[in-house]
Amino acid sequence: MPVLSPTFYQHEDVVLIAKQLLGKKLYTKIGSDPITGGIISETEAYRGPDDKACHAYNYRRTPRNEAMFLEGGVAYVYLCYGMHNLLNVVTGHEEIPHAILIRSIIPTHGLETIARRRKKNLNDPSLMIGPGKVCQGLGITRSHNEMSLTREPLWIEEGEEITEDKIEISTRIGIAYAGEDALLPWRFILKCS
DNA sequence: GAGTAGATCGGCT
DNA sequence: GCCGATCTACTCG
Repeated sequence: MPVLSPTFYQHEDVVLIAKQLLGKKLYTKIGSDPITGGIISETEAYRGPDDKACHAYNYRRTPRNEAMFLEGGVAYVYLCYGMHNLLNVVTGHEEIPHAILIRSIIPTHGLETIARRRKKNLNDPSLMIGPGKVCQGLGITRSHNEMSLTREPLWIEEGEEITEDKIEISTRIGIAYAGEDALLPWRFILKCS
């Protein structure tokens, strides 16, 4: 499958892109390890300036979230709870801090490598369900922050067409502090699989 | 199966 | 100092 072009990420509606990312394929090639990756099956949109759940709410800019202010099509990786790397896809244009959290992946490539990184069995159903697990399984760390998503070691390819009836929509996870914005239906899940 | 504590560190009130 | 876009292991029933 061809790599997703930068124009895909530069659309201004981050919520729409979050939905469209379902079914796309995320891969990593870390060091001498085989390619690891799979199908994106859960995403959450974070809409910078006007979203209280977003690190860049009200254009708040810190060394940590600098990546969100870059042109769409790069990775924003940050440390959460002192121990987990979380991967986001930056969208929109320069200075517009939009990002999409990748919450889960259906693994299709490099299963053995993923299982080894996760210290789990090959057939463990929870191999990459959860944003911290995705990064651990694919070997993504903060060293990948601000990297392009169009080439090694970290990239996203086109996938099968996803129809509306396969998409489940709900509220976002773990952001109760965001008040009313915690109720926004900005979480997208690929059904069944 | 549900509920809880502990790990662990960067960014901010 | 406190708490977070989390995960795991361990308890209790």
